Amino acid sequence: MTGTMPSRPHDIADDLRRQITTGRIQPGERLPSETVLAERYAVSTVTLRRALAALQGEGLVEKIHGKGNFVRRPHRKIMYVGGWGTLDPWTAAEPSLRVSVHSTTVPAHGHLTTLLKVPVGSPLAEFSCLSVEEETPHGLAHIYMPRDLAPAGVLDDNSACRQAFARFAVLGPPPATTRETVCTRPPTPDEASALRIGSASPVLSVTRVSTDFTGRVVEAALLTFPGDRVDAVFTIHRVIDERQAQG
Amino acid sequence: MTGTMPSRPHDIADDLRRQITTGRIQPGERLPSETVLAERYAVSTVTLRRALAALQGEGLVEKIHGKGNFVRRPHRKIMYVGGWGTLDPWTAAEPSLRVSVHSTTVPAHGHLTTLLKVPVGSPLAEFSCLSVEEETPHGLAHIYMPRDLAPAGVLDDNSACRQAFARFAVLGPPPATTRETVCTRPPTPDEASALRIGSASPVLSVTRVSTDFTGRVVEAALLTFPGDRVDAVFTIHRVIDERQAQG
DNA sequence: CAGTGGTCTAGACCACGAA
DNA sequence: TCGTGGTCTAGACCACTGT
Repeated sequence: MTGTMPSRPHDIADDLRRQITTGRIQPGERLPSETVLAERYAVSTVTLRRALAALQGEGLVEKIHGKGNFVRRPHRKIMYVGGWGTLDPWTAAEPSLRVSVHSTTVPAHGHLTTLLKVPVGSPLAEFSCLSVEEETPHGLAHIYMPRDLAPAGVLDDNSACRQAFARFAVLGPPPATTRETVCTRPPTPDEASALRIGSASPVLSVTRVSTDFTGRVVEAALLTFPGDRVDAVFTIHRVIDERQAQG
Repeated sequence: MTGTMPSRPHDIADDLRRQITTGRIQPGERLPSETVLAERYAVSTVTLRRALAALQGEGLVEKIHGKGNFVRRPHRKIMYVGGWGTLDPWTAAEPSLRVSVHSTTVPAHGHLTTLLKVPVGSPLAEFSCLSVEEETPHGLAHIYMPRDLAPAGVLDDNSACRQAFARFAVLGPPPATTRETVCTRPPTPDEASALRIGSASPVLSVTRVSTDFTGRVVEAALLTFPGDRVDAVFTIHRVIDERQAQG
């Protein structure tokens, strides 16, 4: 033991953080196993795991069950653009992202009946999307719409069609109103593992509900992003005309 | 042991959460010590502490070292409504909130010059607002506008005038575009102390920039909310007219 | 199957708060 | 001083991944 010998999680995290930020350990590289690291730092696995959890919270480390801990590529922030009316506007604006889509039909239940204003059990088309940028997950989407509004072909297993759909599709006639509610909260366990973030790292959650001119809800989208990877931007343009000038 | 016997942290948290939300344990009340609870649930203290940490993350439990774990008073979420064009739309919608405003003049520097598109050192009117709901801080705002656009009287020490301004003022002519950027991040030390939250609880940060029809930035607002206390909602209404129907 | 991370236990010790 | 929460250890066992 020639160098320093940190003992608490904070010190261990500091040591590993330095090795990562100085390039001593390269992005994408796998860290030694937790057992080995615990021995090296002369701590228990629990203590070492606390250090790794801290680094994961900072977005420096990505944990993959059964494979190892990996140094994450530093990422720039990506914009979620509100009001686009596409399934996942963030993807349309970022061609480097890849999206995998899985579609099924589910009966409406619980919160969904409220969001879509449909009775319990009515059939909904569900699209589960995971967008990935250079191997690291970037966004998670669960999109629901009344089954009869889902475009034909999208529900088939034509992946190319679904890809195009997920990126650019506008849902029939443009929605009359789009309401987007943004909050921050801890991820669910499923979200944490899908996005490979810690359960303490907050996510940015966007609930988007689109309504047509008759007041019918045509789409509800539940979008989840790692808080440190996306900003959401909403723009309102006021039109110049007589009515507004007088009102 | 007549009832259920949860074993994992999640189940224990569920059980305690139920007891809290049903009023079985009252707000302000102290929970049994961690040792006692660990025995009661037949788990180790580490496991029990994970359950309590989860409840703390939900804002249901407050831990005080050396004293115990206490049930916290839950607070409802308040909406931030995007695109209103007032100084603090969340307040306009919530009459129970009180706002304190402090106004000064500062020279533009750093990030502000970029946001407002003004040269370094040009005079800006700054409004620092803290909104409070029933003794607990609810939102923090730093609002900047070019000095010559600030309404007369607002910069004086007329607090009633500032109150009205902060709640309802529309800044001269309505802005042509309002762009709001939302992100989540840990609070700065100042924010954490002003909002009385932990440095680990993320905040919802809204940066609102309003531009008039000439392209001049008329206002930049930096808004900060405790993540567990506010949602932000943005609505877009599409106008029916020939141009949109054809496009 | 072997190797990895994920979870849990029992017990030790330290740090804080109130009597 | 005592009871509380805060941290850590050593070891066991489970769950996931790739061979």
